[in-house]
Amino acid sequence: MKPIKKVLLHNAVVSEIISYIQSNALKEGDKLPTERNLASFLNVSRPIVREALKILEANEIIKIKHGSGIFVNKLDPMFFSRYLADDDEKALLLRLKELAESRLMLETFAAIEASKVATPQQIKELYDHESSENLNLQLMDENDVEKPYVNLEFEILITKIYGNPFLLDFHKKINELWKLNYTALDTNSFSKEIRHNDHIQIIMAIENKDKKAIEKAVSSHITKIISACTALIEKK
Amino acid sequence: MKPIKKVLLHNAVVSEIISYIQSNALKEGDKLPTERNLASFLNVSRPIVREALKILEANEIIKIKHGSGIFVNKLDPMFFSRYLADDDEKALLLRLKELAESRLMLETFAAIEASKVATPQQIKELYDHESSENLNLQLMDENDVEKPYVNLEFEILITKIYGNPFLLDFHKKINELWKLNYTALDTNSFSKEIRHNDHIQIIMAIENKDKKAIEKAVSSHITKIISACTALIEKK
DNA sequence: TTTGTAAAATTGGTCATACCTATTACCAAT
DNA sequence: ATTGGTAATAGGTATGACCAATTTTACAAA
Repeated sequence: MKPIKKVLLHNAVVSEIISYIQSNALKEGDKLPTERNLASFLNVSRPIVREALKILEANEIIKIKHGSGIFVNKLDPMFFSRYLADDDEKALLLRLKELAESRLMLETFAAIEASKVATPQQIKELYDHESSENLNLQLMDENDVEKPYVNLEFEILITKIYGNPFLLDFHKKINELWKLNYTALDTNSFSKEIRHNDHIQIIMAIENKDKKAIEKAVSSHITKIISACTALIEKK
Repeated sequence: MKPIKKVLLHNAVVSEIISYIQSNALKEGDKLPTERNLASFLNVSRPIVREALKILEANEIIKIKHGSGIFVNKLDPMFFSRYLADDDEKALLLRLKELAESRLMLETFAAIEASKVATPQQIKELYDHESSENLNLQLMDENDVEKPYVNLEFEILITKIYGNPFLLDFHKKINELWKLNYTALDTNSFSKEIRHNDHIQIIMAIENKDKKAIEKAVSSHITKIISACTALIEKK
């Protein structure tokens, strides 16, 4: 037996409206059907449509104007990319490489800035997180072996220490896309030991406030990933 | 006469729930009152509460579980500071500073990567664009003098040479926000001559594929802006 | 007493309808 | 042509009923 998919209606409506915008190529300022019409078209109640619209508005996809109508905002390509599931494999790999380069840029910068402001307590938290993560991995290894492991908590922690909310959002966006596209790579190319060691190197460099060492450590960590992507792309 | 403030109920409810979380110091996993109770406490209808909850869920502040309840997510305190700092001037300047740091990171990285792949033709286009821009500015000076000048075409050109579509989108996003928030700064602190000269320095560094020089040139250009923001913030 | 299971209470999900309020457009009066 | 009011449109809010998932309770069996 397979698990029964349970789709909440307001989420379904969100998807429907997004594909409506895409398939009709609506641009900034274009108007959507009225709440009542949407409810009628989609065969759901108006409160459900309104909940979906609130979600879309919170994601800055639309702008609701009382008495006037529902309007499409300037589209954020990064948001929509989440819904592009029809890419071929090569395109996915290219995208993953772009993301890896973005990670290289962001994580290097964040680590350097974090090293300038990090308190001893925060450094300790990085070490703690890494060792507990490593322990969990050791245990996981024995049970479910082939589960692809994607955990970007460590990198996020560093960006949080840096403390730029705008870039933290950006980092989360990258990670979200990363996890989605990661399945394109057959397997994690690196052992958990290498990964753990890389992280320790990065923490030490941050602790020493050594810009060169940070650049080297982050670069070494991510370059492996970029190379893996490149190699896979070449083979296609 | 001042415009009459019109607060939509669901937005008011969002604020109320956020301050409820804060004042009760709720942590990850803590439970909120039921929809019906929230509606009763706040004296609004249940659909309104649900709309507010959808907004909060879209912002990853809460997690709604059917049949179980409404739970507080693991939340970074940064969201709240951003959410509550609506439109006072100091918040704007902080935001601008965050953006400036983002620009520093991105434009440095893009310029370095661009220098690795740029063709002589592309370098020439950079020079051409800059000199024609400079010419336009000379002419503009005579007519509308005090129009705040915000043009980020030059920076975008470099990112285009780099060629990472994902980061190009990100760059456009930054510029868009930059233009929106720039009005918080009373005036452009730098003469057009300084700006032009900065750009020439950057192009030359790219032409020479000199990483150090690129870092220095971009940093010098943007550091002026960051300092200006910081200075203005201190004065508040 | 302990434990397994089924009923009941709790809680979020959805619907239908009625009415309020802001915008816009149109038309009449000046 | 401008002004000002009015009606049509479209989003905002309220109520109450019922559905569905989850948790709790109660009770019977071991």
